[in-house]
Amino acid sequence: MVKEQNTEDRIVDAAKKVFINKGMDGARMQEIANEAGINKALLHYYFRTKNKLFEKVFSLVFGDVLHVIEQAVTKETDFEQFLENFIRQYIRLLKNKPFIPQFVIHELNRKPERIVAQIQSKNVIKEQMFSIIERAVEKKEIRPIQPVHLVTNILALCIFPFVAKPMVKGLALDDDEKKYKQYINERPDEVVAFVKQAVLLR
Amino acid sequence: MVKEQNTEDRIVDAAKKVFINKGMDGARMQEIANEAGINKALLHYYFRTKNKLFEKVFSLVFGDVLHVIEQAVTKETDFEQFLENFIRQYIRLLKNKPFIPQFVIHELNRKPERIVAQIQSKNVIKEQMFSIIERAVEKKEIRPIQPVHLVTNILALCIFPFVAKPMVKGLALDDDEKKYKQYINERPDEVVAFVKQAVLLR
DNA sequence: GTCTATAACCGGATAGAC
DNA sequence: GTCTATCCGGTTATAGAC
Repeated sequence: MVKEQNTEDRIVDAAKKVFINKGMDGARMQEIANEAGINKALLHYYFRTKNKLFEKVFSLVFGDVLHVIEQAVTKETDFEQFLENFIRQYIRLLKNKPFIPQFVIHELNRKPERIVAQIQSKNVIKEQMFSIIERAVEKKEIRPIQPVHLVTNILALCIFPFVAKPMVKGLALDDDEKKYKQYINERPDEVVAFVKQAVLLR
Repeated sequence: MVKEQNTEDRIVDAAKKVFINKGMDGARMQEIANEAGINKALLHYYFRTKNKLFEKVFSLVFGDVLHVIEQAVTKETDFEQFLENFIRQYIRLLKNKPFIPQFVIHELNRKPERIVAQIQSKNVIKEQMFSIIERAVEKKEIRPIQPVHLVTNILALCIFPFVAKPMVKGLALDDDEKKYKQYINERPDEVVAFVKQAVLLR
């Protein structure tokens, strides 16, 4: 977005790119330096260790994820509108940054304590989503379902096609990139329809 | 399962354990050797390089995954039975080996070409699943839906709670292991009900 | 086949000049 | 702030005795 960046930002951007694609263990400081157009020593000058640089990147990325979800959540309180908006917005985001979920999931599994350190805005999001669902159940707009399950179902349907891309593409779509693109384009309608059918009372 | 194992099998078992938990990049030959109760040199005697050992492990694990799915698929041809069996069997399996999907997904993303090398039984599974679904659509047992979407929806609903455990537990369940266990126990009924609602024509 | 010892290498981190 | 050169620990891989 920005043209002229200071060194620190260039490093962070480069680090994001490399860490997201290779993970903490697979990433190389040399590669990050190359990506940023500087040399290794300078990385250490700005962020003393690889680990510190990684933590910085992870908290930024995870913060973004939470922020986007929060945005999508706090817009609507009507259930059907919320469902539509959330699913479409979230999948659109994933189309632009398809490697983020795999990165976040992998690094959270590697070090699950991380989640605790990161949970500031968590409760806002959780309470908001849960209350939308609970209200919809009370109003008999949807069948009785526990909020945790509905939320994870929705996230699963949105995220899985991206994290499991090689499997979906290889096992079901003849390893054909065009078919995969097409499939991804169909997902928003498909997921919205699927969830609505599953929970809306008609 | 077996008590007395030869060295090669002990190595492979140890390697599975370590690679599945740490991934290719995070795993250490020393740790595998310790786990197998031998020394590093012997690893190289049996499998010349770390990479060769990893490839062996990956193809075994991925083969198992495909095999289990194949089993679940080829049992029933009636749609509703297939749905029930598949979901319940698959989640039961994941409860026993919760780290497999994250491992497979991560390593496939690291090297997507892998999938091509591994696709022997692929088509049997795919054709079988797809034809069960297509027949159900024709018979008006379920609403019209593309097989790819239904299959990925089902897999997503089964797998996601395991690969995203830290997120589900941390963001939605107060980071409480008991609540997570409880949540996982509810999944089979929840997923079966969700999918049936979503597709069955009543 | 299995071990100990060690070579060879790689990658994160530091020293020090500019 | 940025660079080149270098160190040093850890990890894969090999040599060679048993």
